[in-house]
Amino acid sequence: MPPQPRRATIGDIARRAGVSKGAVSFALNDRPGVSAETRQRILAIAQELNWRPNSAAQALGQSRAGVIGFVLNRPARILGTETFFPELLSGIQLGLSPAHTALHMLVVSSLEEEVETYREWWHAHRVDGVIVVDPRANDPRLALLDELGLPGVLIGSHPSRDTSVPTVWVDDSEAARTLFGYLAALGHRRLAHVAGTAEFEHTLLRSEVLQSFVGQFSLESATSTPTDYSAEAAASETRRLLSLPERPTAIVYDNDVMALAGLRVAHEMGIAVPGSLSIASFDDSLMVRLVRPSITTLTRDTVELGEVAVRTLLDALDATAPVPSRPGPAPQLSVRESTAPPPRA
Amino acid sequence: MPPQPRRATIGDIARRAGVSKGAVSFALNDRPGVSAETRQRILAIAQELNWRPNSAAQALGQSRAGVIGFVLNRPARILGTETFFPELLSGIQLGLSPAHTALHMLVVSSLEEEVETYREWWHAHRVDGVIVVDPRANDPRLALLDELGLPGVLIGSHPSRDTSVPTVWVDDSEAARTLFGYLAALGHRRLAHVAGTAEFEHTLLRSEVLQSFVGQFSLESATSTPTDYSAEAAASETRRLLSLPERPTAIVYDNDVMALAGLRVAHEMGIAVPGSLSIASFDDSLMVRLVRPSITTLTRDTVELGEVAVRTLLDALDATAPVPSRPGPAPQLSVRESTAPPPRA
DNA sequence: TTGAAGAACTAAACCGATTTAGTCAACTTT
DNA sequence: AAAGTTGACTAAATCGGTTTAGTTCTTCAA
Repeated sequence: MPPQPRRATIGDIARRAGVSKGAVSFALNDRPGVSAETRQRILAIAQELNWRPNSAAQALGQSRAGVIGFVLNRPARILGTETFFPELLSGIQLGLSPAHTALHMLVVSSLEEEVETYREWWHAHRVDGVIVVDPRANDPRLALLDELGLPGVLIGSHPSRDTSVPTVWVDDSEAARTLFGYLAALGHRRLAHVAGTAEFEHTLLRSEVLQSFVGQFSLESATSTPTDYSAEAAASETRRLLSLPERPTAIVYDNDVMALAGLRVAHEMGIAVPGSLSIASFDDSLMVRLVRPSITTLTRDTVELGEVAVRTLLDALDATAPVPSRPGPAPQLSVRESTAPPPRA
Repeated sequence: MPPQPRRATIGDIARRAGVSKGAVSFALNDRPGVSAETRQRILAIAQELNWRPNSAAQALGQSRAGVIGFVLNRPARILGTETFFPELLSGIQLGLSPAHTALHMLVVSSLEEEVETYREWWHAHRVDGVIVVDPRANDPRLALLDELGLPGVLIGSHPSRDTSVPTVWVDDSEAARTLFGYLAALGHRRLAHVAGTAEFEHTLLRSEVLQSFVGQFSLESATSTPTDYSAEAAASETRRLLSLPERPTAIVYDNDVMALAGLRVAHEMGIAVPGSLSIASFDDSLMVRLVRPSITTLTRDTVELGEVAVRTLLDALDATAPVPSRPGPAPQLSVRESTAPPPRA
């Protein structure tokens, strides 16, 4: 092991420049209190010694940590299968780069762990603020952020209420109305919805919209079935649906993986898509555009969503007054090859 | 904004317990120097005050930061399209969770930025170690880690040489031999390889293997074309290949997105897969299993790879002697519906 | 009964930055 | 020319832990 270089400190710079540590701090932070020449001299020495601020020392001194936090409460194994998460992360990073801020992230497996993590991060002054996803009813996390005074942004489905945490929201009801409405307009009267887990707000919202359409469009059937988002669950639910005497003429899936699994089952059962069955997904991805038939989806710019969330958080860090909630990018219906009018009876 | 609670410090605990800060520190860290009763009393008070250590203060005191770093030098926008990255991240998090260590991550857009980031992190004592991906010839990053004495692990294609940085390696030549060899064994004599960017080591290794097979299996044609990993590039290259007078009977793609794009082009041109054309990919993913025909791939457990890398890094942090390189999980050939013997001439 | 050893603790230094209070000289003002 | 102002700087406190060098008290052996 080669000899390790010593980290240069402002003390080293001060000694070399023949000034006090305070003067060095003023010079490096562009604050008044040193002459132009001295400032120049100090900056030159700092450069020469290859000095970088010690963030631990800075954080200890009550100033900004230069880090935002992101806790994800999901089984770590499935991160790779979902499209949402890496895209959101891309957006977060895009928003962070110009601010020269790093991301501190942790995957946990329970709400309690998530709450505990925020508490620890706040105590340790490890992060300046956090991004919170997957809102819940009476969310304990928002109460905690309020209690601690830890800045945060929530990514959710409606502007935040009874919390000072601003939300970047995408109207999931509206999105669901767009997608189900399009299928109803095509003439479909037997719709099925292969949903995700019921604990998430958007799952509920989508199911509610579908039920509200029953009367409005005089649907013959309209069922939402919760699943665990897996391809297997989607496949078996699709087999069940397509084996019904009065099988649905359109199935909508809550994510892209399930839609692909459903498409495969339709083929396996010899049911033509979109001839005999229309398929659509609430999640877009590169994959569902590349398969045959390509799948009609709601295209949401998740990257943009992450970017807006970060910008909102950074604003909140600078602001003295609470920052208002903001709408995120609106989902667009991308009609592709997997949807068509239902077959004539 | 509600009144913010004050962070409890060991000073607060000391005052309540009527002891010194030192005693509290001993008690909380399970070190000798306090009696069992006093320790109990201190722990009780710490719990009551909801105390958590301030990581900034701990890091400042030369001890462990409890964080490892990961810098990704990729366009942030594409993170969401690749399978490799979120899977690796899943594995990293899986390895990190039991150690109660957080991940500090940053996306940059150049090698210089990446190097600078390591330097800053080291200076700031922000991370205890780093995970480095995408090895290059004469990699300046490894030299830097050696120079700084910053612990790191490299994820690469062979055990590390002339650096003390241990590697978790997956033998890419062997993997390429397996995949190209299987196609040759099926009887294919005109192979094409739609590759990624040439700057990555594994791209070169794969092309070399293909060339070495020309003589060994008396191939009629064997071309590797570099691309930018995009679906568009793969589609147009596939169109070109399939328009040749003597078109290849098998095409191998460097990732799953390109394989899917190629499959779509084959269909668009009315070329049956696997009847007239075999298709395979070096990257597996849930998606290529769900499409029709499902695609033959090399299945690499990227999640496991990330986990092994983290464990190696954590070992290196604890160890006094250099930690040896370790092989990662070996890729397995997953034969699916997209490959078959070539059509009879 | 004296001395040594050990346990249980305290006081204070330390890590590297920021920040406040204060010093000193030069310059302005009337 | 005395008073006030400003600029350039220093010394020292501070953040919250860890760690080292003592100090005090108890206990046990010779």
